[in-house]
Amino acid sequence: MDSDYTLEQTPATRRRNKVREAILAAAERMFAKEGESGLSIRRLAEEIDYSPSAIYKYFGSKEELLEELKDSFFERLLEQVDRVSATSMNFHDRARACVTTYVSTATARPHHYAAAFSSIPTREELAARRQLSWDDFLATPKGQAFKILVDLVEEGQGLGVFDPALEPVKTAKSIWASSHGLALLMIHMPLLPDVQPCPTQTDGDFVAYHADIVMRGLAVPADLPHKNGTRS
Amino acid sequence: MDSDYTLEQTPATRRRNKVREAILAAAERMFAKEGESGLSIRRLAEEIDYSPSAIYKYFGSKEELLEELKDSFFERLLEQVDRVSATSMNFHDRARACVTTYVSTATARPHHYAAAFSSIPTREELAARRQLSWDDFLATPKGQAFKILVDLVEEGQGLGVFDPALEPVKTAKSIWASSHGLALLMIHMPLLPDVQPCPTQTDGDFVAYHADIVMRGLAVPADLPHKNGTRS
DNA sequence: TATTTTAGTGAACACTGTTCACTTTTCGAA
DNA sequence: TTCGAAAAGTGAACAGTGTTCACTAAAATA
Repeated sequence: MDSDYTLEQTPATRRRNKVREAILAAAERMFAKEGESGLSIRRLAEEIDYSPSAIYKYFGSKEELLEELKDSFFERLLEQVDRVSATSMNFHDRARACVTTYVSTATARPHHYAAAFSSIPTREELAARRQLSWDDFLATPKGQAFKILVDLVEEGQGLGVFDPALEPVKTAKSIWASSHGLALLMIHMPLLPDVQPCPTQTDGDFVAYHADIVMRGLAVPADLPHKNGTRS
Repeated sequence: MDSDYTLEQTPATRRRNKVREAILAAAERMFAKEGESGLSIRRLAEEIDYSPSAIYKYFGSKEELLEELKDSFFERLLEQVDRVSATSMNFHDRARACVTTYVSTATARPHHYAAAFSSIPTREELAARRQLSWDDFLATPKGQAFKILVDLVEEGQGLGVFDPALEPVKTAKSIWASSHGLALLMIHMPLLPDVQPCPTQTDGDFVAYHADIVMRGLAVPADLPHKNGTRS
């Protein structure tokens, strides 16, 4: 019933969507280049030859517009990781690829990724959102990305390559933190890797290096027997 | 020679420093509570009963003032970690404590820590700063914090508890990324740990959990001999 | 065709950081 | 102590921001 309406849109709504997309496209362009501070409603309006107040017929506020940019970016990011996680690679490579894909996609649009994690909730907001359930979280793009990690940990434990003593949810959060941190470190301190004495190294190399260390942290400890294996 | 001058300051400069400190104190208070957006020069001036233009006799710009807030925070952060790294704890506990201290200090002042990593350099800035040498970086607070990690890795390798195949500098960056990521994740998504089905867990517990996984990632691999051991 | 809804505008409001001519205060040397 | 210079502090203004609202023009509907 809804798709009927959206398929045969009236020219009015089609025009409207076109303008809306034009706004988003221009906003995307400006934001990707100059970030949140470089995206001004007035400059944006000038860019698409509209008056500033016209923007408010399509978006309730600048924050709302930004929210849409960030959300659609994070959905693309989730898509990338999801695609990799469904690959037929062997487990180790697949797990590492999830991390490297996440970091690469994040650093490819630094302003987007940083902005997606830029809000610091106040105590009141925190108290209000405390009602959000686990299931509500899993419905969000960030929740889905998180779920991929939880599944990955559980799969690794099932295969006997990850320590069975690890709690999947906590461990997924640990992996996320490590990936998140590398992405933001590369975004905010991009010349940190180049500053070291080995100039031949590229960014991608280090991401793989980091992903490898992260995965090694989840392995079955040396003083524990492997699954079905015996200790020397 | 310098301390002589600072000890017998003329009343003029002492007064000046007092005003300067008052500005910083008010700015610190406002920034800690409401972040960068909540700190306005005009409100700040009103807070200390001065005119907005008076601020500019003490700080060249708002950004310069903010820079001072961030820098002094990061120096405090560095102090904390430095103190812990010089403890007489055994190596494992000390290494973990470095990470947990870093994360706890960071999350204790969320706006400060986030702001300390908020700038995204443009391509031009990046080309300009590329001249900065490794030694220049080590002179900065961030560089010193980084150095602590490099030393820690090398110490662990010397003790035979960290994989000798690891490159200390790259590995230090990996540890930093993991710690950085957890700090920012806790700052920007503070209810992520509580949302999971085990409500008894506190933030501090998870930081330790994460620090443990990070350290495990640096251990000598299971299929490698320990120090002075032989390979099968 | 008449009416109502929608698209779009321009002027205004309340902010912001910043500058600058200007006054007042303070300090050091004659 | 007095005088001139330097420093401290101010108010008004500039350019910019997000946002609102009464208003017009155009399109959709009856």
